[in-house]
Amino acid sequence: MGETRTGSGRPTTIVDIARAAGVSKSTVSLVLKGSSLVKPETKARVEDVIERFGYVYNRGAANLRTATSSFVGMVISDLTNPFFCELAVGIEEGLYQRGFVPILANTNEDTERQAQVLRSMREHGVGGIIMSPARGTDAWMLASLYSRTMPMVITMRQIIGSPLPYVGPDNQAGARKAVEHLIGLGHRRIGFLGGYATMTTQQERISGWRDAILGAGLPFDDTLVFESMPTRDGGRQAVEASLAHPARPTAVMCYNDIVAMGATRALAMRGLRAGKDMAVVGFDDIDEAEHNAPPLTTVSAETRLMGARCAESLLGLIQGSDPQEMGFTGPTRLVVRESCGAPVSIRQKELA
Amino acid sequence: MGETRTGSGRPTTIVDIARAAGVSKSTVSLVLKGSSLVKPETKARVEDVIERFGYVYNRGAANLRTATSSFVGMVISDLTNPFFCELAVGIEEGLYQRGFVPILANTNEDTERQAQVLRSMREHGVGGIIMSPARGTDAWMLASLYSRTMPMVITMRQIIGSPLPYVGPDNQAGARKAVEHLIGLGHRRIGFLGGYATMTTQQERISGWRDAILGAGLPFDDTLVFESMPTRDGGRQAVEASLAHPARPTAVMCYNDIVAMGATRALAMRGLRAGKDMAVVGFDDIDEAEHNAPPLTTVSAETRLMGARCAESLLGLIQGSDPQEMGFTGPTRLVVRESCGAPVSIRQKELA
DNA sequence: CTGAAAGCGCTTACAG
DNA sequence: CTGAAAGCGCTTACAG
Repeated sequence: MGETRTGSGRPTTIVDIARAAGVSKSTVSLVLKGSSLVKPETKARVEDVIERFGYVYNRGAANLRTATSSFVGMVISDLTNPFFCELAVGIEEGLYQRGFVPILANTNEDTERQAQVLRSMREHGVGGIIMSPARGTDAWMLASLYSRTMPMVITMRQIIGSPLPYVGPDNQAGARKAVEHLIGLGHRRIGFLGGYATMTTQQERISGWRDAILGAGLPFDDTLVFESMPTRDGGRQAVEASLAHPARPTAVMCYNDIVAMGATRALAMRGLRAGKDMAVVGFDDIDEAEHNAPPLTTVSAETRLMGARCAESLLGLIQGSDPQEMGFTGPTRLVVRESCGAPVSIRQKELA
Repeated sequence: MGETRTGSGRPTTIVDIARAAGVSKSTVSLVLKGSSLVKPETKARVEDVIERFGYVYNRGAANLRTATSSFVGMVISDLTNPFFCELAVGIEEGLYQRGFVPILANTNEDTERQAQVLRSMREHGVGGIIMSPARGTDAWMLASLYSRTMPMVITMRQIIGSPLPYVGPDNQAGARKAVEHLIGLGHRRIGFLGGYATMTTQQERISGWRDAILGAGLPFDDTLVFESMPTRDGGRQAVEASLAHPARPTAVMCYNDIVAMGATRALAMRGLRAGKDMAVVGFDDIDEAEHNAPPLTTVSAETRLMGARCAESLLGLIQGSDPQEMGFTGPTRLVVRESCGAPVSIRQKELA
C-alpha cells in the first residue's frame, strides 16, 4: 500500500499509535473521528503521536468494518468529447466536496466494455455509480447490468423504460429556445443537423425544434432533418447534405457543438460564411464554442452544474432517498454569439 | 456497499458460498483465484453456487488481507484542457488493461488542492500515483507531498531536482523538428508564442526552437519570444504582441495547440490568414487541431501512447523496478497540415 | 485435495 | 473517560 512506515518497515496502524501513546486502539479510533468522549489531554497526546509517526488512516479497512464506501463509479461514454470531459469535471468536484472519490472509466461507447467496467466497480466496492450510458444501451441491457442494491444515476442519455433517476438538461426546451431565436431573426426554413433518431437526446432536441417551428405557424418539413454521427465529421456531412437539398434551409440547429463546429468549418471550406450565408446554432456550449470561427451561438447545458447535480442525486440515493425524487431536468440557456448571424446588438448577450 | 444479497439482506460472501456448496471458505477462495489445487468436481460445484447467488468478490477485503491495492491515483492538473483529457484517457486504458483502476482527481492547477488530493488518495489506499503536477509545484513541495513508500510517476511537467521518474514527450526534439520545417519553408524570422519561462515544458520547447535556428546558422533574436498564458486567449495576446514587434516574425512556433488556435483565430479576426500571412505551428496534436481553421500543423506528442506509458512505468515501480529506469522520453512526430503554409505537396503527409 | 486458524486495520457495542 | 473483545470479507500458511 505504501504508507509511511515505522522502523519495522510496515505502515503504521492505530495499534502502533496506541502503543506509543499508551492508550488502547479504541481510544485512537475515537480520537480519529473527533469524538468528544475522549479527554482533551489524551486526545492531544494521541494526536501528537499521529503527527510524529506520519500515520495515514486506512479508509479501506474502516469501510470494510462499517460496510460503507467512499468510492463512486464514474462511467463516461466518451471522454474524448470535450462535453463529457466538462461533465466529468463537474461530477468530480461535486463528489470531492461531499467526501467521495471517483473511480473513472471511459467506455468509449462500447457496451461490452461498459458491462465489464460496471462489474469491476462493484468488485471494487463503489457505493454507487453515475453513468452516461454508451450508445446502444437500452432498458433491458441496463436492467441486466444493474444490481438492485447499487445506487445508480443515469446522465445525459435517458434510457426509456428504466426507473433509474435521470439527470440531464432540458433538451427540448433548449432546442426550442434556439430555434425560436432563429425564427425571430427571420428564418423560415430551418434544418436540423446531426445525431440519429435512435438517440433519445436527438429525439428530444428534434422535438424542441419541431415545437418552435409549429408554434410559429411555419410549415413543417421533416426532410430538413439531416442525420449523421454526432461528431465534427458528421457535422460536415450533414451540412453538405443540407446544401444539396432542393430547397436548402437558411438556418440549421445542430445536434451539438461539435456537429456545429464541423458544419461551420465545412461551410468555410466552400467559401460560405456561417452567420451570413447560413445561420448555425449548436448545443452544449463547450469551452471551444466561444473560440470557433465564427463563435458559436449555442444552448448552454450548464454542464458543470449538471455534473454537480449528478453527484448530489447519487449521494441522495446512497442516503436512502426515493429514486423517484432524485431525477433532475436542468435549465438551459441560449448563448448568442455570431454563428446565428444575430444583429450585433444582441450578440454577446445571454438570453434567459 | 450494495452487492447482490442473500435472502437475509446482506451481501453474499464467501462463507455463504462455502456453506451452500458444502465446503470451507478456504476452498471457495482457492476456486476464486483459479487454483489448480481444487478438484474439478468441487470447483464446478462452487462455481455453480457463485453463479446462482450472484456473488461479487470483495476486492477491498482481499486487498486489506494481502496489503496490496488495485487502485491508482490519477492526478491531473487541468482536465479542462483537451490535451490532458486525452492523456487521462490513455492512462485509464493502460491501467484497466493491467487490472488496475484509476481514482481521478483534477487539481485545476491549484497546489493546495493537489496536496489535499494526494493525502486523500493515500488514505484511500492507492498503490501508486500518476501525476501531472499543478503549475508552481517545485521539487521542494513535491518532496513534502511525496511518501517514500508511495510509487509515483510524474508526467508532462518535469520537476527539476526530483528523483521521481518522469514520463513525457521529447519537447526539445519536437520543437526543433517543427522549426526546422519552417526554416525549410524559407522562413528566417521565427517567433515563439506562449507559456512562461518558469514552466520547464516551455524551456524545453524553446530550446528546441533555438537549436533549430542556431543550427541553420540564422541570427538568433530572443525578443521574438512572446510569453503568455498557455490558453487560447494567451495565444491571441501573444500573436498580437508579435505583430506589434518592429521586425515581426513571418512564422511562429506555439507553446501548444490551444495557444496556436488562439493565435490563428486572432489572425483571422484581423483579416490575416495563418499559413499565408504568417505561418503557425502548434504542439500536442489534440483532436481539435485537425479541425482548426486552418488545420494546424503541429507536433504530435503521441498522447495516448504517453498515457499508456505512464501506466506501464507506474506498475513497474509498484513491482519494484528501479525508479531510474522507469522514466521515459517519448517520440514526437511532426504533422504537417495547413497553418504552416507548406506547399500542398507535403501537406497531409506526416514526417517522421 | 480440503479445512481450521490466524490475521489484515479498522469500528463498535459493552463493561468498567 | 477508556479498554477488551468481536467482527467486517478476505488469504495464507499449516495440518491432515
